[in-house]
Amino acid sequence: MKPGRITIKDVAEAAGVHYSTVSRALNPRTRSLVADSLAERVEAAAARLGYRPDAMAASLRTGRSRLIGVVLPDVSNLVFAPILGGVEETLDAAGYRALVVEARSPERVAEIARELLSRGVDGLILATVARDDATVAALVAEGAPIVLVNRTERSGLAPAVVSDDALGMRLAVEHLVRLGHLRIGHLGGPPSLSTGFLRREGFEAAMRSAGLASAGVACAAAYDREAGRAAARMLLQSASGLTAIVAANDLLALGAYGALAEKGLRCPRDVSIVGHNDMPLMDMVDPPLTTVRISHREMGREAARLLLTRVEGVTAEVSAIVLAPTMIVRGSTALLRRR
Amino acid sequence: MKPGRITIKDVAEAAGVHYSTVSRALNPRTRSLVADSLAERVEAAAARLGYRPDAMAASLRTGRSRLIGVVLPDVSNLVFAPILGGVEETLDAAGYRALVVEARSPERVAEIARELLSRGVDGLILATVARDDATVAALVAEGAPIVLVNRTERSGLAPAVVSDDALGMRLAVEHLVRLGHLRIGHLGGPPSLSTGFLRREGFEAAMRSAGLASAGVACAAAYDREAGRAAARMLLQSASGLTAIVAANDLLALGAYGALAEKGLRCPRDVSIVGHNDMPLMDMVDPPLTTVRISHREMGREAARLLLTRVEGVTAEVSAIVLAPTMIVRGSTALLRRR
DNA sequence: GTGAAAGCGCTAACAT
DNA sequence: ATGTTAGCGCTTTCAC
Repeated sequence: MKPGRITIKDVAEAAGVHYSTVSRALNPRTRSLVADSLAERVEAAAARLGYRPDAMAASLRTGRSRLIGVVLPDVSNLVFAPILGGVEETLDAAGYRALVVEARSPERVAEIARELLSRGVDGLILATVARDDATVAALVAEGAPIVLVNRTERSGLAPAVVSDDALGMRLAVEHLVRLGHLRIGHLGGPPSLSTGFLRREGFEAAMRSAGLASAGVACAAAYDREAGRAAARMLLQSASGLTAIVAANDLLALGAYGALAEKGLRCPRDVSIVGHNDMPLMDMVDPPLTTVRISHREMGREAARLLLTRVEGVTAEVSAIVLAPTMIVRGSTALLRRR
Repeated sequence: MKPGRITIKDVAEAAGVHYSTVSRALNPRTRSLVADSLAERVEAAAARLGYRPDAMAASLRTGRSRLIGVVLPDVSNLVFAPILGGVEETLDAAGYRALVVEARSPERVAEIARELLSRGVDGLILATVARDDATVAALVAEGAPIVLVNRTERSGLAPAVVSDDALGMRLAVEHLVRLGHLRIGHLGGPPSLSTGFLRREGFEAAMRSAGLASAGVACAAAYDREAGRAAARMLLQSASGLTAIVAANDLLALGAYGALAEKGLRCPRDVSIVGHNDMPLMDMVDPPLTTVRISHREMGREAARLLLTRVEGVTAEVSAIVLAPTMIVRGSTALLRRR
């Protein structure tokens, strides 16, 4: 970078060999081609001069950067932050680095993906896709190695690592049924996202399996407390006699706490609530939230692992990795009181 | 990257000009050097062929990558995630990208920083430094543009963006004094980190200003609930008659909730607690936590802004940016009851 | 086993 | 206003 940069040529001069030999000696993969004694001499010279290889120059030559682009809706989000952690952990162990971008709006994703590719990333992890998302098809068509995480896209063109939403909803519904609840409603997420859509479908399927009719569904416009509160208000209004709510997300469940309070209802005394995700601190809220736990960190790890195998050329025909969630019972659900 | 990559030369051929002209036409900074009509022709050809510039090749040539390395202790941490968000936001607006690394152990930081430099980053943001951290001096000596965030390092060799810890503690102590508390203890963070050290000092200074003697101090080994609980146990044991605790961090405060419960004490009835940071969801825990709010996102923004001015050559002699925290009063603090 | 040379895709003098 | 040319620092043939 700066004028005084030590290059492979400086090392070559110091060691009294040709610079191509330095390259060979310093690269673990080609080191065997060079005499041991020479290799040591080169390494000594490199260390003495404080030589730092220029990864970009190497990438330009080899066409591989060991860089992975990671596009998230929001890095400070309690569900995406752990995903990023898992991704980073796995990439790190494989000698890769993450180029992280917040796609503050969904429309930017395609443009961001292209920019990252233009920056030379070897592959892309997208946590941002909507159920209908043309950018996935476009990227796949361009031959870019890509893996989706947390959210899937309808076409199935790109492999995805997700939680088993249907199972999650079944766990939630069965838990409530076991507590005696019959009038159960669903506080859904945005139907444009696979999680919102599939959890709603999962809820309805689970209710049918239990021989119950859904007491009502209201979908929030976003996965946040405010939208959750608004949707919960509607749900409470429309679904009379409701005794339990299965939310598509913990933040929505927290919003429902607020909506309940507004109506003078108490959780779990009057209405039981089940969340989804088990975000950090869900054991500390009041009441502690019963929820369906997803290991987001593990999801991130799996996504990185999957992408890496593709990047390294293995064309494993995995189209999805579906992780099993577990039920975490806390204080927001209780036995149905006889009225 | 892949064989079929479209380069500047393909565009040149399609537009019937020399490839250096294409470079000029496509680069906003040099576009004025080229005839308008030609520039348009080149742009059309580039668009038609789907040309994507190779940022790495450009970086190799110019010595600037528009990449910034960001090293954090933990990306899924509720305080560092928003910092990263702020950093990313500012970098994005300036056309930069973040290369994000989790330094799972402090010893790795130096090595990681060197690797990032070797990857060609234009600068480094470190959120990981300890109060005594030789790597800062080493990096500064190497001439690497670096900015610290959230935590400072003793020598002051590198500019830092931090919260005003002394002010934060004063706000906390004054709030408790106003509520009538006299026997106030401090639940400190690791003294090896500037936040732990300075908040403790700040607490003691604030108590002196208030004309009060500290009721005791216990430092946690880490910023997490378990360490907070353990330290709070010790504090409760040693400081008799304690009616309020100022914690160095929200997680420690939450740990103290647990320690209090173990002894059959209630917050805020028996002991008031003040946290620090105002992490997400602190309004939802039980009791809602009174705390000193730091805008971590803003901290991240400022850090990126500061680094960018340095990277772009402005040698502004800013040695620190200190952000003012604010007091957020909730339910974990109450008027001292007369016994 | 080592040296020579080409070239990855681009920018920036330097010519014209 | 445009073309020519020389690299940026590295890897990888190809010779010897």
